[in-house]
Parts: sequence; C-alpha cells; structure tokens
Amino acid sequence: MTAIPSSRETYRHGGLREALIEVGVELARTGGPDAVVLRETTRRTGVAPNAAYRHFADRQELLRAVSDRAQALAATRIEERLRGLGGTGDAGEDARALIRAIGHAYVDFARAEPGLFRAAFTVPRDLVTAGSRTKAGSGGRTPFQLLARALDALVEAGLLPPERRPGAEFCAWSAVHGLAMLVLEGPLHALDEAAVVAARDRVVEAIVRGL
Amino acid sequence: MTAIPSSRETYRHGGLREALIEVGVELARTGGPDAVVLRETTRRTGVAPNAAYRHFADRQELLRAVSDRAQALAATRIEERLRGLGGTGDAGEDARALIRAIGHAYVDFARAEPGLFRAAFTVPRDLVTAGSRTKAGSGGRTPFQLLARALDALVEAGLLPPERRPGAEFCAWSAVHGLAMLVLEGPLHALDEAAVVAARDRVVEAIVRGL
DNA sequence: TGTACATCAGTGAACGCGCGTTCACTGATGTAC
DNA sequence: TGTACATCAGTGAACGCGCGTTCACTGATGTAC
Repeated sequence: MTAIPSSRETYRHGGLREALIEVGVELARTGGPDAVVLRETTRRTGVAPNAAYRHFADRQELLRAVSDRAQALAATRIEERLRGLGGTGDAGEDARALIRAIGHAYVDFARAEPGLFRAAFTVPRDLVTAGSRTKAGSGGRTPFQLLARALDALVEAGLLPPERRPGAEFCAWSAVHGLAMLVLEGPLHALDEAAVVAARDRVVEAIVRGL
Repeated sequence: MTAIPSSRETYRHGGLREALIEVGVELARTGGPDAVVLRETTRRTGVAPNAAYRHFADRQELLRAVSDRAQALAATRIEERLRGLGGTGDAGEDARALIRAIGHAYVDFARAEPGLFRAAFTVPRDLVTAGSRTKAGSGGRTPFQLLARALDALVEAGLLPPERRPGAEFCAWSAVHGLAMLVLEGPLHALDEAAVVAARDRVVEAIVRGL
C-alpha cells in the first residue's frame, strides 16, 4: 500500500489520510454512506480509532472526503463512456448523443455501484456548480461539469435556446437522479434489469426532447 | 388520545399499534426514517420498549408502517392540490394541468415535510403499482395511483400515444423525485427557494413536453 | 558530522451513550360454565 | 348472576453491542546548532 518507514508498522504511517479515505470508499461501496463508520474505517486500516482525528475533524469530514472520492469515481465512469462516442458529423446529433451517454452512464453507475452512488450524491453538500479537484474524474472534471459541457454543446448546436440554458443542469440531473434513487432505495426497488433500462432510456429521451 | 380503560394508564392501551405509528410519524417528520427509533417511539408513547413487539415483528416493520402512513399523507396533500383545479373545457389542457399540479405538489411536499417525504419514498419497498389502503390518502388513492390516472387522462386527451403509456409513471415520477432528493439531501442542498421553484417548474414542463 | 531537542502522528484506555431484542413475569379483560 | 379460568397486552430488568470522541501518553522523525 504505502511505504512502511520503520519497525513499528503503523507508526508515521505516511499516508494515513489517503489510506483512511480509500478504506472509507470500500466501506461505502458495500454499505453506502452509513457504512462509513469511523471506528470500522480505522480498524480496517490497522490503526487506533482516534488516529483518524489527526486528519479529519470528525466523522462528517471523513465522510465528505469519501463522498468526494465517490463523485470522482462516478466522473471517471462517465468519462469512459464518453470516450466510446464517435462523432457523426452532425453537431446536433453529437450533442444529443453526449447527453444520452451521460444520462445512461449515471444510471448505470447507480446500478453497478449503489453504495458509492449514494455516498457520492446522497450526502448533503455545497453547490456543485464550482469545479473541485477532489470530485473530478481522471479527466479532471466533476460529473456536474461533464453535464454542463454537454448542455453547452446542445446550445452551440442550436438545439437549446441560450435563454433556456441556465438551470438546465438541475433539470436534466433531476430526471436521471430520481430514477436512480427510486430504484436503489425507493418504491421501484423491485423493478428488474430490463424495466430499469427501459425507464432509463425513456427518462433520458424525455429530457433531451423536453429541455 | 385514546380511551384509557383502567387505573393503570398504559395497560391494555387499546390502540397501541396506532399510537406507535402516530408517534413514529412525528419522529420521521423531524428526522426522517432514521429517526424512527424503536426505543424513542415507545418512550414517547409512554410504554415499555418491548411493548412494541406485541404489534410489530421488529423495528423494520414499524418503519414500514410509518412509511405507509407518510405516503398516505403525501397522497392527501396532492389530492388537496388537485381539488383546487378547475376544468377549462379543453381536455388536453386539463390533463396537462393535472400532471403539473401533481408534480408541483410532490416537490412542494418534499420541501415542506422533508422528513416525511424521505420516510415515504426513501424506504425500500415493494412495487407500488398495486394500490394499498394503508398508503392511500383521504381520497383513497396512493400517490402512484394519482399519477397513473393523470397519465391516463393524457392518453384520453390524445396527448400521449397509448403505446407510450406503459412505464410513463416511472419517467414522470423520476423527474420530480430526483429534484426533491437532490435538494433535500444531495448536492443541490444550498439552492434557494426561488431556484427550487424554477427548477421544479422546468422539470415538470420538460416531462409534460417530453413524454 | 554529531548531538540535543521540538514536533506531532500515532497509541491505549476510557467515557457515556443509546440502540434492538430477549427473558420471565403480571394482572386486567372477556368467556365458559 | 356469580365464579373460575385462559388469554395476552403490557412490565421490568437485563443482554451484548458498537459507536464517536476525549485524555494523557510515547517515541520516531527532521531540524538547529
């Protein structure tokens, strides 16, 4: 994991903050944000419970760091999907395909990693409008920024009137987020794979059309 | 509250199950589903902690009953909004107004009663497709059924092709639910009143248009 | 280059807390004779 | 109508648990002389 500098294994860990976040992410992966329990995180890191207080003011701060990381993972997942997109030459169709890909990737991430998804997007946060290094994927953008750029492309292609651009993120985001939440921990819990994919495509299409 | 039949106040309570649910709802109102804690519920009901086990198998079962009640309260709130709707004579416009009213009421309920909203729609449940007496509002319908009927009206008015009717609930529901969740416990937490209303109207409009 | 020392990331033990659930019980109620 | 009795909704005490956080500490590291 990290370099062990001396005889005592855990002493002067060197990267304890990072290690705690990584373990926290694994806990969140399995059990969502509630599973990011300070004692369990330190236990799995092989460190005394109070050692965490050298790096985080309290449990909330650790949880926020884990949430940031989870957002970054979501961003990376979306970026990967975007990389598979070939241009058609038609700017309008390309912009629409961009939106669709993001929406699909978002819902798919929620299904594939329900715990991380909830850690990422279910912890009360500051507005995500501003970019943040800690929430960005390997491409350097947060999920919110990826969506924003896609909407910009829609405007440039002439498919979204500029005056309707402001606030469009909240609208598009809401649609896919709602489906994800209803399926993950809501009344659509029992929907099967095919039904979720159908609903996903439907929601994304409605947004592309309805914006 | 309920009739007290004898000298010992809590003995043979007579309506303990109902009383526990009511207290549970109040706890949920303040702190969401996590606040529906068995010991606190019995404490506030003035009864020993284990008394709850005469009426519920475990905490989960109590929580589900509270969630049902919260759904019923949401339904009632939506029904109230619907009652204020006057017909315009134009079946299409009426159907659209119906959808809009439900969407607005849903988001407004989330804002006005965040704890109850989360208790209602955040606890993993069976599919809500089938009606349920315990989840119905005073008008006898669940939130899901109210939405379903509005979509039926849209079909009857010729604004939604019958072949696109199946699954439309999930689509419409996702949009408003997502906004509510992002605002209540997600990254849109800091959005102010006006911005939320704007996003709400925008999302509802996109759905009406995009379906 | 060698030594004294300040720093501060870790330790170990303890705190008070509230939780869900189980146990053997008690005594008011409603029923059968 | 009066009495014996079964029922079962409540009690009281206890269980084991894991949590977040605070305390005084220790000892490896890096720095100043």
